Amino acid sequence: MDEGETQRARRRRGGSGPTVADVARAAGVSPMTVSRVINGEARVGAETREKVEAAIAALRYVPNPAARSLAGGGQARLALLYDNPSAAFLGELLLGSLDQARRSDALLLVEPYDGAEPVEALCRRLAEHRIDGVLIPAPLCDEGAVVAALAAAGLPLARIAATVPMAVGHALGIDDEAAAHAMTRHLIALGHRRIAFVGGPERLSVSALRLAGYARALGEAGIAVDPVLVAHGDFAYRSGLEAAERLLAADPRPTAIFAANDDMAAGAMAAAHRRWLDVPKDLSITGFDDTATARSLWPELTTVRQPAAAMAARGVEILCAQIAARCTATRFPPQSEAMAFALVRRASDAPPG
Amino acid sequence: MDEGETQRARRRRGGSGPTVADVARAAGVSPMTVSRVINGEARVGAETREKVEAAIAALRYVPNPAARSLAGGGQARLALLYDNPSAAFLGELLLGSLDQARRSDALLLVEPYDGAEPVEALCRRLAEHRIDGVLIPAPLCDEGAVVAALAAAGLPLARIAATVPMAVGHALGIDDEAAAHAMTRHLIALGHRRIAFVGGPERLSVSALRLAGYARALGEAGIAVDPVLVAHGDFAYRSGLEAAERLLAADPRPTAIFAANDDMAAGAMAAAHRRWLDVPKDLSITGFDDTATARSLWPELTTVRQPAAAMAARGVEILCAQIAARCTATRFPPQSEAMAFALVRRASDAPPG
DNA sequence: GGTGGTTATGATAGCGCTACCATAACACGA
DNA sequence: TCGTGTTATGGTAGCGCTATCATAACCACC
Repeated sequence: MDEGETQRARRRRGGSGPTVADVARAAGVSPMTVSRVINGEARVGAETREKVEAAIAALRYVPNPAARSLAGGGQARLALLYDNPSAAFLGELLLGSLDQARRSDALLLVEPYDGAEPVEALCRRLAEHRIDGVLIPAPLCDEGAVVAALAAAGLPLARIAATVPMAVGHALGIDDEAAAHAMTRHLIALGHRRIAFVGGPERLSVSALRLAGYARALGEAGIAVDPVLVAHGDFAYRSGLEAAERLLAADPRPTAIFAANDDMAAGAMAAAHRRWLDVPKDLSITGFDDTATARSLWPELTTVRQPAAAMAARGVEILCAQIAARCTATRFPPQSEAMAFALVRRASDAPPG
Repeated sequence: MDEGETQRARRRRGGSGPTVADVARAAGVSPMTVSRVINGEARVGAETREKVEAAIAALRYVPNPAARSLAGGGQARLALLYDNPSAAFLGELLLGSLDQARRSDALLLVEPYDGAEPVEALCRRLAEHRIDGVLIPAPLCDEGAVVAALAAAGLPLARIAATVPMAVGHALGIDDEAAAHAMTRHLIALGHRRIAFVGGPERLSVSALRLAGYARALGEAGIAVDPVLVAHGDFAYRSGLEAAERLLAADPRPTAIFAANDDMAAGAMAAAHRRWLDVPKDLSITGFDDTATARSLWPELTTVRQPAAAMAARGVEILCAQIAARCTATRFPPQSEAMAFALVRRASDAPPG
């Protein structure tokens, strides 16, 4: 009877597999108990839990996320805002956040936001989609006006790859100063003493941080920062090329160039090639960010990698927690979390010739 | 009474907004009618439809996708398989498929698949996730064994950016021959006659297609294909550099180099810079693919762009249609769809000398 | 032994939506 | 007048899961 009804119902809408009820029947318990096991709740006897788990495995049961979120009070709806970061960065972000969103049973909407649009319009759009949390990756996350407006709309925020501290939103990022320090130390460990640095625009805080890390490592090794060996670009290939031209004209020539991003490192590489310098034998070049450029260069670029996927995943996790907690009226203070960066060693660095 | 109950229910689980019932009450119709309006079904009187639409707008009602798919028989579950295409390509794919998945009310799971794993394990994984359709982007989609195994498992397939024809799965891609033809024609229109070509590995069908397009355009313009001006690389930066070194040694020198991908074009650019050739004044260089490299070069690279997002979106659309149709036992024949490519003109091309 | 507390499980009632059938209203030809 | 369609709407019953409360079983201690 029971069986018959289930069968009929299933046929009606092409149900896709076993349900809690099926598992419950197989394990000889109630659906509720199955639900508890699935959700890892404590209040289940060890023996019962085993039976249920066996039944789940035997039936290859997979919970239906739609039903789960319907019954469980609805999944969180998160928006991933994007301006126009590199597609690669966005891709990693997407990968990480998608994965965690599935785990946290959240819905991820991807919202383009071109800075030209007034922030109010964006807020309205988000409200219409019933967004209840926002992931803001760099560079958008460092724009005070946008962040402030979103926060004012009462949305929990996760700032991904943020570099400037703010009063609202959870900031996830690497410690740029430490990363630059690590890379410089690496070069020093290789035996370099004359290490040039190509920084970003001076007004940006990232630039300042990366420069500071460079300077600190030098200082720790008892090497004075030589102003002749510090140049500033604008993060574009061409500026890196031009800066490197100047740097390589110095006498004595630097034995290594550390550029504050990969594009400028690529420019530096071109400058080196122009002078028929062998990289890395005559000159080591390292970058920052590990963009696609890094691997498409020759020799492949040693650089610093941001864990974009991990940052996005953590952002989703935090937002979900915050959204869940909001129901119980708990407040989260804005917080900053430094994630582990990685020094990706490839083929563009070596001991000085 | 009715109101009271609704209120209580809503409080229980923190419901997130108006429901069909609310809209129905506001419009003075039944929930069923509201549902019909939402889904654009024909059988609704014009007047009724207007009332309902007004109510929807007034209440800012947004349907709950979870409930919708629960009631509607479950959303399609699609997997986006990825090997290790560039993160940028993956990002675009993700953007396009995510967007369409939302529209089609499908669930998108992103599944890594490193070729080392036996295909059977992959199939098992997909089965466990209840996947009922698969998006396979390049380069995986050209691997016969993988595609065949998936098809044998009864899964509808969309091959994204496919270049080799196959007996199963829907193939979405650009016409590589036509794209190479268009780029070559563009160079010819600029006034170039001595146009060199850096192709990919000869055994790949993409390489052959792109070379064919190049040759055809030349032929149409009454220019003979000079074997001295055709080189083959392996799609890596270094191979482009080396090929260009050889090409630029030719006498008379080519006035343009068309590389079959952006990385090789970047290599060619480096070779040109080594010889202090001004790009594009002394030498035009164009690429193919529009990867991140293209914009990080200097001068920025003129190249051909695949509409990755659009291909992915179309793939999702097709898969959903196919999955829906399968219920009614209709069969789809494998089909091939050529999407529009775009010639992205940037700064690396100009009329000759 | 009764009272109170804790713990493991079950029964019930929805979450918001749509499939399915029932109904009502009106048209048509016989 | 009756069937027999046709069209617009409503009622009912779930989709698969979980919140909530109820229950039963157990422990302890006076």
